Formats: sequence, structure tokens, C-alpha cells
Amino acid sequence: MTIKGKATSLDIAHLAGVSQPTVSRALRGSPMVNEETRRRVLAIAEQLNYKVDKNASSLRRQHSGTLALLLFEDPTSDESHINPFFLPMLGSITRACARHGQDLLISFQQLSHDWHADYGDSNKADGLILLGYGDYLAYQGKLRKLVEQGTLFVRWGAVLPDQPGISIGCDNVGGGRLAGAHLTELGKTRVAFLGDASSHYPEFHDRYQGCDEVLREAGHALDPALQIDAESSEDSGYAAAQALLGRGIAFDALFAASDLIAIGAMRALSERGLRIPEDVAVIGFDDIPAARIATPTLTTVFQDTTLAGELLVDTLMKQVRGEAAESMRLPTSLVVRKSTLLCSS
Amino acid sequence: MTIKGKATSLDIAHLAGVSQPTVSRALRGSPMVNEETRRRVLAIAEQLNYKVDKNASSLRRQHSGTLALLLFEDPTSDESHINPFFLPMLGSITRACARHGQDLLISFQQLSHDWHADYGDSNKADGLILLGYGDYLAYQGKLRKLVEQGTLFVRWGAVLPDQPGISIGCDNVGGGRLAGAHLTELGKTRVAFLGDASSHYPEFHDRYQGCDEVLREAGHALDPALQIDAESSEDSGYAAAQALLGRGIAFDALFAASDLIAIGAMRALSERGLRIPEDVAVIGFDDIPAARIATPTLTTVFQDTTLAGELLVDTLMKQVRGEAAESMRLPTSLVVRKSTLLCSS
DNA sequence: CTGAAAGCGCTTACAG
DNA sequence: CTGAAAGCGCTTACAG
Repeated sequence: MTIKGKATSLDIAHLAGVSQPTVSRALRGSPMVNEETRRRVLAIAEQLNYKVDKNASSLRRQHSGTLALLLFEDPTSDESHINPFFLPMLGSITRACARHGQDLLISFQQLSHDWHADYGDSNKADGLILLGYGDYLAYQGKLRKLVEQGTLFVRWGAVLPDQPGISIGCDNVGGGRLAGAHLTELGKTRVAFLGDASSHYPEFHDRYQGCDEVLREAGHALDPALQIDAESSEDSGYAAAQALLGRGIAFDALFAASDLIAIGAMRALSERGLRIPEDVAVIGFDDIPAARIATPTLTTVFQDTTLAGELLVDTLMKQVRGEAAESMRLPTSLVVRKSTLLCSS
Repeated sequence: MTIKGKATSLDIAHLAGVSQPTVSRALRGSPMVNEETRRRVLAIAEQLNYKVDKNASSLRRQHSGTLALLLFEDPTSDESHINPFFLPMLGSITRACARHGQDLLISFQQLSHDWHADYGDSNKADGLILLGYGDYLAYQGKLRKLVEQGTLFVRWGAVLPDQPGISIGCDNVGGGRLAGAHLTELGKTRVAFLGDASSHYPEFHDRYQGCDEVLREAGHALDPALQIDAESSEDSGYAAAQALLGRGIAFDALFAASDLIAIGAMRALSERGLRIPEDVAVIGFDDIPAARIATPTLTTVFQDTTLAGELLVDTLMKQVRGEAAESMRLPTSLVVRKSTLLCSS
């Protein structure tokens, strides 16, 4: 018997001398099938290189075994630049999906577009993973809509009290405190902050807050005149540092809301002839691979992206299975490198 | 009329007072449907937030509108490290898929695993995009199997004469020539090569060949004693450079088979007190973002990953539509930075 | 333990 | 231009 095209469960049924439903049961390991029948079916399936048709199966079962990852691009950034911070997260997410037996759809979206309608409703995916920074206030309405529609999702980002849906994020305030405490120990008192610290960017805002808290406790709060808006890119960090220098206000340390900002800023500082860390100590946030390559190597607040990816998937799968799930805040830690390594200390 | 759960085309049919097939036709823009009927159907569909069920549609049409991206991980490298070279390619591929109206499944695989069986047969994807370097000879058998099965695919990698299936790759020989010519112009005559130059790694092999060709023409061929195996990672590059230094053979330039290798090697050279480029000029390959961050900034051979991603998708889609498609070799260009910028030149 | 039947939600000949 | 019918390949009650 030759089979044209792909083998179906019916083909196997014929060859095994059983009904098609029995093939289906045997294949999915149902306990109500004779052990010998199962073996026979499995052998034939293997030989025919049979694979269950995903579409038919998903249609019948009314769920897809697929998760969708939506990665938001910064609309202002150059097309080809994805925040490298998300790369290991992406790796971790794909691996976690594989462990859960889920396929992963991936899509890049502009935060402003109509992504919120597309995935859940077409049954392409059972749940959504939302990744990427952006203007949170603009974002929030869409999250609310997802909740209304009954679309399951988790997002990576700041965990806020009144938030629609479930979020996994790092402890940004805690991370900011680590940075502030480290700079204080170094004897730095005039700390500048590079990054949008408004409520539109809650992650950056919390990092600012945390750092400010500690500095305040030490008696020298962050001077708002030393805060410059920047988004997470090298160019933006470079420009922000130049703007900062242009203000002509003295500072002896720089806390950047992300490593990319920090790396851009270090370039601007070096070009001005400032020594790092002697004149200005610099701390970033994220611990992307480039932090180890930069000159000087960059002290930064580490976020565990591997763990984050796993938790995103685990949490989403809980929801898919109808179990309770909740938002989580992950701890951060400080990685000290040469950009804050003073010889005197 | 309230509809429990998701709206189906039948729900719309009832509301619009037409048959369900007519709804289907109207939605997919069939020309054989009355303009007024179409408008009515579309309005209702929009109002109900209706989306065509992907599974049902794919099942019926016997293709999925989905492409699968298999990214091969280097088994020897640390879990969380994906070659950053592939990041912009990934971005470009997802965008190209969107333009073609295709969904993109993503999966990380070990080159050694049974990925070749899974995707095509289960109708999850209409075609495969294969990304990632690895031992080509081990790989080749699986490619042949894909061809036999009739699975459609394109891969990123060296374009070789006797190769199963279609490949898109850069002109590695040409890239090697650019590097060799540049070093020759600088007056360098003792060029070392870091990277596996065997036929197991055709990309690296071709880069070696191209460089060697030009040097030969200039009268000072690559000395095989100055070639050290390395795979594309910083640590491997660091170790290879140390091994090279350990050989005690003089060299005045270093061509690394990838930027990651080059960056690791520069670290080893600096630690030995060698000046770059005065003592040793260094050239990498790929032009990853880190090349601009390294100290000194790294001269390298640029591969157009954005174009590559687009061509991979375009070529695969041609195959899906049953059109002719063929392998392509993309041009490279040299990006000169400080690691080869001699004051004298 | 197994089979006959129904149905998931579409698309596409086939009639009219 | 539209509708009735069939069928894509599964899974899952329902009988036996």
C-alpha cells in the first residue's frame, strides 16, 4: 500500500487493522487501549513518519498548544536594533516553551498598533507573552482590552498595583537602591541619572526612586537638575550625557537607566576627557553582554533574564490550564566592574 | 443575539441573513460577492471582533500560512548565549514574514537532534528557515532527508556546489579577500587566522581561503602554523589567541573568523601587552554591534543581515508558492575601525 | 478495550 | 451572485 502525500491516522488504521479513533487513542497514550494494539500502531506510525496534524488536532480540541511572543519595538529606534537585553530572555522563553510542549509564535509589533486583537481571537495561540519597553500609559488601555476579551497573557515589565493582567518584572526600586548604595560607599555625592523618570516609563522611574531613596538616607538626594531623559539606546545615552555636560552642573557619578544608555554616556564622557571612574563613576542596568566589553567594563545591576523567561512561560501556562497565577517581582544584584572600581577603595 | 464564546462565521451569517459560505467569501475578498452584501458582512464581523479561525482555515486549505525558524545552538556554548550575529537577522525575518502575511514559529534546536522530522509533517509550518553555524558534515545528511521528504526549506550558510536544498549565504571567500587585501595594504605580512578552517565549517574555511589567496598574490601566504581552531565565541577566541601566542611564532596581524573570536582575541593580546593595531592589526567578521564597542573598535567584514533575512523569507515563499528559487551569495564589505587604523597610514 | 458517529470552523467545487 | 453539500484530519462522548 502506497500512500500519496502525508500519512493520516486513517492510513495507519487500515494498516493496523483497527479503527481510526483507536489509532488516535494509541498515539496520545490513552490508558484505554490494549498494550499490543498500541505497539502495533506506534510501529506503523513511526515507519510512515506519521505526525499528528496540528491544525486538525487544534481545531477539534479548541486550543492550539501554541504561545505567541509579541516583542515591542521602540518606534524611534532604527529598524534593525532590538534591545539586546531581550536576547537571552528570548532564548529562555523558547526553551521553556519546548519544555511545556508548546510551540512559540513570534512577532514584532509597534506598541501603537492593533496587536491586541489579533492573536487570541484567531485561535492561533492560547496565550500571549508581551515583551518590550515603551510608554506604559499608552500601553495600559490595550492591556485592559485584553483582559476584557478574556485573552490570556503575561507581560515583562514593572509590577504596579492597579495593573490589568499579570506582570513579571524585576525589583526596579531594589536595583536602584543597589546602585545608590554602591555610589554612596564610593563617596560619590553628586549623582546624575540618565533615563526618563516619569510615570510613562515605570521601570526607569522605579530605578530613579530606589537610587534617590538611598542617597536621601545618606543625606544627598538626587538633584533633579542632574536627571536627563533618555531611552534605551546608545545614541540616546550619548546625547543625554552631552546634554548633561552642557548644563554645567557638577556631578561625580552617573546612574544610567540601562546599559545601552550607560555605554553611550561613557563615550560622551571620555570624549570630554573625563576619567571613569575617577572623575565620574558609572553604573548601568541590565547586564547585557556589551557591559563586559565596554571600556571601562561597566558596573551594572543584573536582572536574571533566564529565570524571567522561565517564569513568564510558567505563569502563562498556569493561566492556560486554568490555575491561579500572580505577578512577581524578581530580585536584582550588583555586578561591580571597572567603571566604579576606584583604586582608593 | 448574544454569542457565547468566540464568534464564528455562522454567527455572522445569521446576523447578516446570508449563508455561511457567503460570509467566508466576503471576508476573504472573493470577487463573486455583491458589494453591498460584503459591506454588511464586514461591518458585522468587525463589530463582533471576528477573526477567521486559523486552525479550521489551515486544515481546510492544507497549508498553514506559517513558517518555522529553527535556530541551531552551539552545543558547546553556555545555554543563554545565542550568537548576536543572528539577532538582527531574526528581526529582519520576522518583519519579512509579516509582510508576506506569514506567522513565524521559532524553535531552538541542537544540531544533533531530530528537528528534521517535526515541522513539515505535522503541517505546523509550510516551510523551514534554518539558521546557525555548526558542523556542516553532520548537518548535511539531515538536509538531504528534508529534501527527500519534500519539506521546503532555506538555510543560512555557505553556498556549496553539491548541497541539498537552497542556501543563502554571504560571499565568504570575497570577505576573506577584503580582509587580506586590507592587511596587505597596511604592510602586514605575517597574518594569523583564528577559526576552524576545515571543511566541517565551510564559512570559516572560505574566509581563510579568500584571505590566503590575496596574501599569496602579495607573496606571503598564510602560514598554517598561524591558524588556530576556534568557534564563534569570545572565550574560544581568547583561548585561541593564547594558544597562538604560546606557539612563539611571530605575527603582525590577526584575521578572526568572527567578531566574537576577534573580541576575545583582542583581550588576550592586550593582556600580553601587545598594542593593537601597532603590534598586531585585528580584523573580525560579521560586524555585530559589539564591534563598535570593543577597545579598540574592531575593523570587520560586514554581512548584510537585514537583506539576508528578507531573502531567506522571499526565497522560501517562492518555494511555497511553487515557483523556482535558487541559492544566492551576498556581497560583503569592509568596515575599517581602529583595530587596523595605523597612524602611519 | 474498541468502533460508529458527531463535530470542531472553515473553504471550495458544484448547482442554480 | 448565492446556497447546499462535502470534507480537511483529528478528538471525544456514547454505545457496546
